[in-house]
Amino acid sequence: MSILNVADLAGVSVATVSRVLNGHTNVKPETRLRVMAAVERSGYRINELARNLRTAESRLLLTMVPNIGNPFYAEIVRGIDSVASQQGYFMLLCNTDGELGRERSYFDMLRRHRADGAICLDPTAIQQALAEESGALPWVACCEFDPAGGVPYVGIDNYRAAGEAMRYLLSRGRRRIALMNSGDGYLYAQQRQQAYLDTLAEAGLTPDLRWILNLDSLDYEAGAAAAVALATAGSDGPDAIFAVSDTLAIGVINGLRSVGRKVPDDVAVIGFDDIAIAAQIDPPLTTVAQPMQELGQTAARLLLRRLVEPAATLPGVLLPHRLMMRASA
Amino acid sequence: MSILNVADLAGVSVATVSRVLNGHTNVKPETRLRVMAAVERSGYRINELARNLRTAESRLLLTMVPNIGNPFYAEIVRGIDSVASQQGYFMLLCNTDGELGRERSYFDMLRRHRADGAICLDPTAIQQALAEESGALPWVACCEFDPAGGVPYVGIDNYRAAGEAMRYLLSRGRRRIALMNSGDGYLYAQQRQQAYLDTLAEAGLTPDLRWILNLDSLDYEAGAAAAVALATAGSDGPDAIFAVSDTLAIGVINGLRSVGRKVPDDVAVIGFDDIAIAAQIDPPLTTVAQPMQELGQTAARLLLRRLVEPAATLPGVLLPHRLMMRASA
DNA sequence: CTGAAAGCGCTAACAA
DNA sequence: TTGTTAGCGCTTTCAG
Repeated sequence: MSILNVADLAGVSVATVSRVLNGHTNVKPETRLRVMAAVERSGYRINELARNLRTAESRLLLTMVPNIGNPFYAEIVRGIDSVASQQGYFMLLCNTDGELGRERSYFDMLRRHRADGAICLDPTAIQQALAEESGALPWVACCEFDPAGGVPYVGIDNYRAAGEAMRYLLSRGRRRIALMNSGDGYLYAQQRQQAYLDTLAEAGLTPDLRWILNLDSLDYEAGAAAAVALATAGSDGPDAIFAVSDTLAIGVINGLRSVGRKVPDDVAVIGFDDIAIAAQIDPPLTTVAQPMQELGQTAARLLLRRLVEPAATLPGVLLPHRLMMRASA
Repeated sequence: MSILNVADLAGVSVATVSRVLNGHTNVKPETRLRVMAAVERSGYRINELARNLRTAESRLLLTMVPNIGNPFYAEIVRGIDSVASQQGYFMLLCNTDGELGRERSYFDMLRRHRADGAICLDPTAIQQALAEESGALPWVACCEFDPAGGVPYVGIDNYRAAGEAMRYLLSRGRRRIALMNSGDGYLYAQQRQQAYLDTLAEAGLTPDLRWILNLDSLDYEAGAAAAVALATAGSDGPDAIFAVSDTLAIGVINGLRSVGRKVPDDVAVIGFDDIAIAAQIDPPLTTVAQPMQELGQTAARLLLRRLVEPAATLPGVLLPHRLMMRASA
């Protein structure tokens, strides 16, 4: 059942069927009706494989994400999907899960025409892309990016946001502040750590090196375990913990509770992202909100624009964050 | 830069290049080397658009999900993605978000050859598929399914699982049990509600109709709001709440706390799914665990098998659930 | 073991 | 306004 059958059925040529199918206007209304009737009658469906080859586009957008199970990324993906589908594109989701090999050559999917463009949230992939000089490929960076890389990006000002979080903690009288960071493969991890260090220095404080933790996981469990270790080690524990992710922060609160520490009385906890669960737990999590959906939407719009005008130089855009003061700090 | 260029470069025909590219064995080693060198030298990448048309397969699996922002679905999607990618397939993610029109004709994507097969987690889509007699199409149902529909599926025994949850509540002395359900468009909602009703009846209890709630959202906020309403309405509130989703249950706990009710002392709360956060909150959530990753993996394997042998009649598979007794009930 | 050539189903010149 | 026709880049008989 191909376009040829429909053409025969309608008594026209394949070109005319194609025109009708694609909504071209230069078709006599009467002919259009006849074609549409033939399509209807035959139950014909266009073969997008053929169309894709002919038009040399897949109308697929590749999204590379470290872990779709993390609510932060899930929300961003929703944002991407909403604008993509609205523009007639579909989303190819690639969950790298930090597994080497899985993220190995996703950019090759662009070269192999499997996707028309890509949105990359994965730092490893970004580094690889930059290293490979995939700069000419149609992709944009989201959350993780290299401002100097020449690749369009959207994210937030991590340095400033983390500084605000830190100053908030200081303003509440906290002085013994620990940083619970993720692996430094992440740009945001580096920037937030720098802000942590600088803010402390500005306040005339010297950070205890044992309080700067680099976990290589954002899981609740990782945060909980680290918090237990932090709270039970040595004599004087920290009086505040700045976690670079809400998932970590929630784990931290759980861990502290398990060893009898009160939040925020004994230890204040501040998170990052403002995922939906943050407002639900006890105590409600004070955190730095990122506009997750908008991050995804903006990334998708940038990419789509790049596809339309490949020559245009797209801006790097920084979206506003917001300190959400709740009860945990 | 097409296969023809590579052929010229290697001094062979396109057929030979194709053979090498596809790992056919009937190529002289020496020739193979020459072709591989040419590929290397030219930076050639195969055009999958062309290959797809020729082989009449997209190697894409469509996944229809109500809301990827819900951790339950996100985990299942991870499961799907892990086996799909392992088998050389990629995942087209479609987030229906309950938006009509978005879920309208996803099955058409199969007919249009945009995907080779589909995994459907969305009840609306399933109903539509069944109604449309899409039975011949290569798709499988996951979590939501019609046992009599003739479509391969994987899920759990919702009736039995919900019954266990209810009996657990009863065994703890709870008698005034409310059901916080989602919209009845979901099979699981119907089955769990039936189990709720039956278990109560077996115990000689008559449910208070005002305690059977049908929310049309699984959001934390929806659960919180409903719990507040439940707890503050009338004189004698329920002494237990069975929520059909952990997200709802977590919202419930938050809502109860906001009006001064203690969990589990005043009101026991039991959830469903066992998403990662369930073990982290205070009190840790008692819930019915579903094997989320495995649900996704099984769905993907069923589908892949169906693609390989279209004629095979695949089984409906029910995976085991497990009651996770924690502190909330 | 290799090559010639047909053709997957569609779109878009170009011609009429 | 419509039709004819040449490919898009690949895989795969079929011959040699």
